[in-house]
Amino acid sequence: MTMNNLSLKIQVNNNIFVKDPETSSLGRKIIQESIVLMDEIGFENFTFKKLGERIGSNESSIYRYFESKHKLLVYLSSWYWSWIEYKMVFDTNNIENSFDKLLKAVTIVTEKIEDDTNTDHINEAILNKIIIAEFTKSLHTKEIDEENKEGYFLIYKRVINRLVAMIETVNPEYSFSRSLASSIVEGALHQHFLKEHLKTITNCDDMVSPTAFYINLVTQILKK
Amino acid sequence: MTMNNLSLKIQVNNNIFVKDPETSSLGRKIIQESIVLMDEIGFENFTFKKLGERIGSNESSIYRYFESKHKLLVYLSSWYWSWIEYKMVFDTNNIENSFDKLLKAVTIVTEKIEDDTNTDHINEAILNKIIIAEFTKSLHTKEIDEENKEGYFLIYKRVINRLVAMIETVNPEYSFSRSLASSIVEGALHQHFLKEHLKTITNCDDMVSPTAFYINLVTQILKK
DNA sequence: TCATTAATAATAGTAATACTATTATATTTG
DNA sequence: CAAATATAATAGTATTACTATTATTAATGA
Repeated sequence: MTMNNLSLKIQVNNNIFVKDPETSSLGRKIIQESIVLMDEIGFENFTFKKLGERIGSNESSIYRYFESKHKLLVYLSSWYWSWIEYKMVFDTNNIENSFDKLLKAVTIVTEKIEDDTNTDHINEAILNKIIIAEFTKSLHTKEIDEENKEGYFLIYKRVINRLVAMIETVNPEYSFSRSLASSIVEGALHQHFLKEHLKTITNCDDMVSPTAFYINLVTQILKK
Repeated sequence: MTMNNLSLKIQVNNNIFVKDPETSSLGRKIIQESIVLMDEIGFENFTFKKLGERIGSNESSIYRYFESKHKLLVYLSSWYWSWIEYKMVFDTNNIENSFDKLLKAVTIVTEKIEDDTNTDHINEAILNKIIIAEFTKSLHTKEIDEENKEGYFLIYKRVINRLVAMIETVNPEYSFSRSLASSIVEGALHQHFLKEHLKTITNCDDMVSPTAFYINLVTQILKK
């Protein structure tokens, strides 16, 4: 199975978009360039007008795909976590030892991402930078409870629940598997952020990765 | 020393505001009501116009205190972390055992906050809710590096560095004291958020507090 | 292949946002 | 009580985050 089948694996909730961007070349261009532009200027300064100019298309055409830039961010995040989930399942599949399996999964959710050349229009390395900088904003809105009910964050929660299951296999007595899993996923993004911007309050740098911190943490927490 | 001297202790960086809100009754009303309004409608929907209406004052008058709502959020955050720092120093001061001291400090940065009746115009319980919901947005902007240079986040970093010092006293061999401290402070806010909005990916609820999770974690990580 | 349908682009318009500037009116202080 | 300072009122601007309408282009299927 090649990674090109990934697009089949990546199922983003239908009500996040007005029209599925994967079904047209304009749609794919919107995704591709929104990642580049949002990385360049940040979520706050990003507008559909600027994106339209960038891709030689009209603002109004972009609105036929996404209701708002918030929903675009939710879409990009879902795509990202779906891709992570796929990697996690695929790369841990043949690991027998449950502890090694967990360490591999922790590595996948905490490591810096390189571009996956198997997906043509999406640059995962840049998408990873967006997730580090902006993902938290997709959750921290007044609409979270309705959007959560609509299933906007299902894939993110599924990634965390896969980690939870692995933690529980390794140590069924540990009482905080859910909090541990969610704090690893969120915390790794935060450590990557600090490493770039607030270097004095993290040990992570070019030599020490957030992965090293979390591998050490998980190992100590779950040993019996 | 009564807690009323707290206002002397709480030193927010001068260039966060245009005019110090503590120096006038309008300024104090801006702070007091911005906390209530931001909690009610969220940072995105919050405007100086709405705040002006709420306090029976004019939009333009608020601009004489703060350049933007972003700077107001930075101010409120600094005030909060300053208050936390004060509590942390005050409440751990007479604890001799370094491990107990650390546990007390961890408790202070992870627990749910009740209103401190010693500060009249600021409701810390509501401010704590704002920090849980919005603090991350004060950091996640394209301007973070310049603002960090200007000292906007000094107090936050100082709180974390106080934790770092305590961690190092308890276990000087542990290699990730900075990452541990920053992930406790940020992670606790996140667990409080999940407890309210994404309950399935946290163990925290009305019975189990984020504090319990972090006390358990710190205890296991630092034991030799 | 040509007619129909669907997709995209262009244009215009709206209410709200995030401000700045100016002037008028209170309030404080020396 | 005059001068200085703070606040309020008003107006105005560029941008944002959209919606609506119409025109143009491309795709499809009978």
